[in-house]
Amino acid sequence: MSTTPSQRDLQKARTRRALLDAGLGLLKEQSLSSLGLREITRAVGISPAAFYRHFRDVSDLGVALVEESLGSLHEVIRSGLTEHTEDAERIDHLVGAIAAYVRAHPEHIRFVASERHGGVAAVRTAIAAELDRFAAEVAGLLAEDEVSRGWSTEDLRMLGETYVDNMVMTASAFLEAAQGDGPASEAVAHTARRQLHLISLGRRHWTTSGQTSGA
Amino acid sequence: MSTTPSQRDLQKARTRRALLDAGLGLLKEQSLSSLGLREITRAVGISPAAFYRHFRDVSDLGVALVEESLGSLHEVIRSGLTEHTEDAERIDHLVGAIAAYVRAHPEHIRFVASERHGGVAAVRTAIAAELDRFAAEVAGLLAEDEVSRGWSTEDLRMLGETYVDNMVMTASAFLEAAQGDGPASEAVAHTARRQLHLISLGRRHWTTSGQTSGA
DNA sequence: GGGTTCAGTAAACAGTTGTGTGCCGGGCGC
DNA sequence: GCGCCCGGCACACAACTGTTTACTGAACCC
Repeated sequence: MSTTPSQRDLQKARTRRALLDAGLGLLKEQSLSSLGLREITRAVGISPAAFYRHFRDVSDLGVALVEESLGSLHEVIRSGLTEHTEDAERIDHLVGAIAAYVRAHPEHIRFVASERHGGVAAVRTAIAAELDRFAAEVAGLLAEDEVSRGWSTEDLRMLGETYVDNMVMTASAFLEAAQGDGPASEAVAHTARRQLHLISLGRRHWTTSGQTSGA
Repeated sequence: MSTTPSQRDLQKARTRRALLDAGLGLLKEQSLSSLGLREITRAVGISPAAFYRHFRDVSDLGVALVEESLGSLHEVIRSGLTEHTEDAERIDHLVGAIAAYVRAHPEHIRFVASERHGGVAAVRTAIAAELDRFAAEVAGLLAEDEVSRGWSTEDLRMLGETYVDNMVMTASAFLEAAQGDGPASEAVAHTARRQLHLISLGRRHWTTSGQTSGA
């Protein structure tokens, strides 16, 4: 199947990585729509024209960063939700996992948080699609709990979105804590746990019939 | 007290408005950190140098936009929470109020959503401060419900933050709906109502003693 | 070993940017 | 009515931007 990595492809992949890393690094202090192509190549140490060998655009590089940033998170969440079934344990584990992920990949999280509603349409779309997948995945996992018996897929979907939104906000709050703004890391974790607990309580008392009036 | 508006101050205020409006308009398609000073003055029809008579920076203009965007929202929320006390009614009213606000001031909402985690530190800080005030305000209003009897101020605060986060997400979802991306407006409203109901249910069954382990 | 492929180069292109200077001219206070 | 105030202007500055062009040279395939 997969033939030799071919030393030339290897070098290409290496500078591609360098471009991605440099871009991500520069995004600590600005947003994607103001990130310059020359700025990136300068940081890497290659000529501006060489950029086009790897990406068509800066926003193209941005889209590539989305996958990279969110890809490895799926497994984290999956394990966070399946390893425990008891509420309190599960919440502790999940919040801890998010904190660990933020600590391990702060720039990726910052990138997603900034560009989720940022100025580059293609990137916004890519992030929205990825978060949608997360919501569906979470909904699927939560559907297996006994508590979810009889829930409509629509309600499960709503629950998944609530979880995902909450997780993104929490991750972003951890980030701010890590860099000194806002409340400290433990305070963020404390709040996040209580918020998840609140949702979890609501879930347990959810009645499956329609609760609110129609559109 | 307030002396005459002094026709000259009046003209100054008028071009200041024009600058703010032009800036806000241009932010539909990009983010603040890439918004150029010349771009703004060009849209208004004045010379670049004239910009400095009103703002020191583009980010200075951004900070001014924050107040403007979020200032008028306080009253909306206050009335949305106080006019009804019954859960379902209150939720309907609140979601409706958010939808109306987004329809009335779409650019302002887009601005806040983009720049909340955007690249300009001063603006980020200003938005965070304003949203903090919202959370405190919501917490204060919810404290008056019978359901909140015995809640610690810390828990109330957490509840307020949950509400505010949810409202921001909802507003942003309405915005995407209005411009064709994502689900339609009624679907957003439907999801938002169910999410608020979920939180409301959790609130009703919240037990005042510590639920989760320490930090 | 010879020809081809291709990541990276250097240079030039026409625009753009933020900021500083000096100056005008109409509303203002006296 | 005179003189100051001050919002706005024109112009110049150096620095920067994205993109194209023709090129080099090393790894590649046969």
